[in-house]
Amino acid sequence: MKPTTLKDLALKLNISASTVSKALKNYSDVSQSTRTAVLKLANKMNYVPNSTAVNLRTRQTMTLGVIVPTIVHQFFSNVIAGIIDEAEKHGYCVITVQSNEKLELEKKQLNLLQQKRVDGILLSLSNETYRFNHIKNIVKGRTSIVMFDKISKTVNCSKVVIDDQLAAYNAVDYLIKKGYKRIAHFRGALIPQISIDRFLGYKKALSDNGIAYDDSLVYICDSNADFEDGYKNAKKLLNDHNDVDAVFTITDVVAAGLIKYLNKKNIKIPGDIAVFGFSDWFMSSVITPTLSTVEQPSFEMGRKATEILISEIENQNNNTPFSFQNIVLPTKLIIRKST
Amino acid sequence: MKPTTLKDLALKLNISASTVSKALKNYSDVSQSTRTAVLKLANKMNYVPNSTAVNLRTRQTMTLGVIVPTIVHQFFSNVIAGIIDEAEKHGYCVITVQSNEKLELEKKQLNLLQQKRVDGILLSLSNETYRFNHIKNIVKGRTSIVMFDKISKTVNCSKVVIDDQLAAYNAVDYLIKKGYKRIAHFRGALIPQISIDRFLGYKKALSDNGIAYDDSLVYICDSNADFEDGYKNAKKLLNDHNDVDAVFTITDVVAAGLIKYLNKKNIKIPGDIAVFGFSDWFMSSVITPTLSTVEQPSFEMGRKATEILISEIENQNNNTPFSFQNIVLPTKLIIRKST
DNA sequence: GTGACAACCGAAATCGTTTTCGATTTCTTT
DNA sequence: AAAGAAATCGAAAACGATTTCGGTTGTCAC
Repeated sequence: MKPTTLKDLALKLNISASTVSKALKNYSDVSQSTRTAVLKLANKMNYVPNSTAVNLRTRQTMTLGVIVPTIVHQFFSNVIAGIIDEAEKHGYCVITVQSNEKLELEKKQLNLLQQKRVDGILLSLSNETYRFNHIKNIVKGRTSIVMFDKISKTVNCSKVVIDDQLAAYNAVDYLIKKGYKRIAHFRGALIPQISIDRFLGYKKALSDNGIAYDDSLVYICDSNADFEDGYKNAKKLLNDHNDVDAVFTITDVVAAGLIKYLNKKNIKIPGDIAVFGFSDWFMSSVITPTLSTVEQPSFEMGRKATEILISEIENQNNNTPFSFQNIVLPTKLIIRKST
Repeated sequence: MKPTTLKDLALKLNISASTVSKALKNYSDVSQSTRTAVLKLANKMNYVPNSTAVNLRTRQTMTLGVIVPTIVHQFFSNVIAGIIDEAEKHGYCVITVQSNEKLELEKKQLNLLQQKRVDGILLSLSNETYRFNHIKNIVKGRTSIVMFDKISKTVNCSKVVIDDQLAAYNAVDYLIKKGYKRIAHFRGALIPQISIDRFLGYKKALSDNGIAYDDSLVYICDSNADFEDGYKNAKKLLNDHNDVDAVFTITDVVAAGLIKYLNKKNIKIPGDIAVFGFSDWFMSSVITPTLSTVEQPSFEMGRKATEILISEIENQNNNTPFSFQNIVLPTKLIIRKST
């Protein structure tokens, strides 16, 4: 039992498929009587237009593709929610794929979305991505791309980000002003811009406050900046140094691992060591001690990126000229018990 | 600059589009020389097959649709990750939409997925869904559906769930065996089966242990079972009763709200009141006190549901008969400091 | 009765593939 | 050399919609 087609309706009504189509789409050149007849039968036979045919004919799919490093992640799942929310408002669907932080998979997924003829792509880079030809090729084609969070400055497209360097600077500056002097940093992987920027913000805050930078205080989260990274680096840190009085981490879940270890070792937070996170994950408000962190507008980031993407798609359809946007969303410090 | 098509390749090579197609798909009736020529040119001209055309022709989209009540939710985002993971292994894409716990939106989304001609649908019901014709209609059509977590027993399709009643029973039974006697329940909304089942498990555990059921101890989380629900019901609970020594909540985030309030009021957990959650959200292992809860295999639930869905799709394509499956995934209690 | 005009409808091309089926050429074999 | 087999190819019909463009009515004015 196959789905009803235009032709099925046309046959039953003894009219042509063209007329049925026009009746359904409110064309002016079909009489009221046949229009109602069509509508009635379409409803009765549960007619659902076949998007694959429409897509082929109209060269539009009304769907957007999203590539994120990983979906099981508070930040990205919030971004995705923002994306889907905004997309639906404009009648677009969303296909979500993940790169698992792998460059090769990112390429493959990009190619897949191209095959699917999505009308636009939202992209946050993998940790491994340090060359961008696969992305530039998409831009050269007809497909709009908007990058968010983990972006590359060298790709010519719209971007939505926060000022990672500034946010990190503010966090570390706050720690210093609070009197902490020996501040470690659990940083992210080496390639991603956000991870570099947060590191640079850390470094600049030190230098602006006359504190010497000591690279033995910087630990890399070489997995995916997860709980284990925080836990393991905490162990190393305590092994290497006994004078550290604060740690600034690349993201909250790393801070959680750190806190877990400190609590286990009965090290007082913030008495012995203060902790400052990043991103304001939900758990940060319920962990003990509650975690000071940087509020990062994840949902809004997804929403805004989608808004821009859709406007670019529609401008392109209308041959309206437009220029790429570079949006920097505001962040703010959330001070809790851990500092 | 439009994307390259088969015809473009054919024209340049002075052969027919059919042959190009066959060359690319390793048909046996094309010579080695033309095959390599085609491959080379396709690569050079960056040929990417147009899925919309392929979909129309083959009557398959190689994409699955997912409907969940909400994406920003630890449980569902994990399920979705499991779905995407398994789907990709079989070459399927995933379109995710949300119902926002609304019946009308659920219907609309189902219709949309039908338009998109997804090959199959994974569905978890909204809180409002108490009639199922919109789903039964899909089943009547050609589209396979697998339901998970929030299911309806009356729809004839495969399902993947946990035994909510048993899991709740075990949790409450554990509390009672630990010596708690006056146990409250923060339950979910009235309609969803999982919420009913967890409530019934709670009730049965009481009765099996000779404890009278008192419906003034049951509080409903009438928003979406979130942090606020837990916080507000905690306030009510302490107002209404002064002899409650334990609370079993529908889900961890509700427990978190409860714990927040109890901590604020300096009520000892578990000394004065013990708390038992459900689902093992990440924060439950870092909240103070750490939260006892029920481990629920979210990722695996998504993975398994997808595995079944895809096998049904493929069986249907081959006209292989198959029967609906009813999978019940195991759960287990995780005992932490809150009990 | 003729011309103009509106109102309504359908034929046909098109979107880019897939796949069947026949046609042509080349190769074996006796 | 003739016949049969094998190797290669292309024409054409789908898939289900959209949209242009022309055709057929019918009405009205003169």
